[in-house]
Amino acid sequence: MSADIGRIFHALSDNARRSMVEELSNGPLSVSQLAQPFDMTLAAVVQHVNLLESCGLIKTYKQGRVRTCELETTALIAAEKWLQGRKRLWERRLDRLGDVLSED
Amino acid sequence: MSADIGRIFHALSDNARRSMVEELSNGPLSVSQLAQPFDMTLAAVVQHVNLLESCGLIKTYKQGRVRTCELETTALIAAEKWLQGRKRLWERRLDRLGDVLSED
DNA sequence: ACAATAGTCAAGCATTTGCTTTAGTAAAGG
DNA sequence: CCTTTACTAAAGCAAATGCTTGACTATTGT
Repeated sequence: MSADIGRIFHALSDNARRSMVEELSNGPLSVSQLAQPFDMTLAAVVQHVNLLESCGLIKTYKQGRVRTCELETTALIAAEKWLQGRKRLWERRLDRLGDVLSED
Repeated sequence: MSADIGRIFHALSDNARRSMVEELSNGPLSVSQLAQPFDMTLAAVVQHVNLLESCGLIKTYKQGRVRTCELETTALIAAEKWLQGRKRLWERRLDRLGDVLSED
C-alpha cells in the first residue's frame, strides 16, 4: 500500500511520463499516438507505458495490433490522499499552536 | 513552475525522504532527531534534507549548531494541484461522454 | 503473397541516485 | 582549553534509470 505510493511518485517524477499522463487526461491514445510528441524511440515510450501501467496510473488494452492507453484515477487519488494527509496533520498542529498562544 | 513539479515528485519517490516528510508533518525536528529512525549516516540524511529543502518541501533554519527542519506546505499543495488538474480533466471528459450517451 | 504498420523483447551504455567514508568546521559543556 | 556534539563538504562507488539499437512477432493493407 504505502510502498506503491513511492512507485507512483517515482513514475510522476519523470518529465516524459508526466507529459504522457497529461496527454491521456484528455482521452485515451494508442502507444504510437502517445509517442508522437516525443523525441525518442517507440521502444522507449513502451517502457514508460509499462511502468505507468505497473503502478496503476494507466490501464491498457490491446485490440488487433494497437494498444490503447487510458488514464486510471485510482493511483492519482492515492497520491493525492497521501499529500492531503501530510498537509492536514501539519495544519492541525498549527491550529493547536494557535489555541495555546491565544489563551489568557 | 512545471519543472519544479518533477523535482517535488522525485523528492517524494524515495522512501526515506517520504518518511522524513511524514515525521515532519507532526512538527519541526533537528537534523539529528530526524536521522534517528534511519539506518544511515547523518551525512546521508543531510543530503536528503538538502534535496527536500531545494524543492520547497521543507524549510530549515540554523541556530547555534543545530539545524531545525520544518514542513512547508507550498510544494505539497503544488503537487496536489497537479494531480487534481489531471483528475478533473479526466472526469469532465467522462461526464461529456455520459451526456452524449444519454441523448435520446 | 508481400510489404508496411504497431508493438515487443533483450542487451548494452551513459548518467544519475543513494549511499559511504574521510576529513573537516563551528558551537556547547566540563 | 579540551572534548563532545551537530553538522558539512567532497570524493568515490555500486545499483538503478532512461535511453538506444537490433532482431523479432503479429496484424493490416495492397
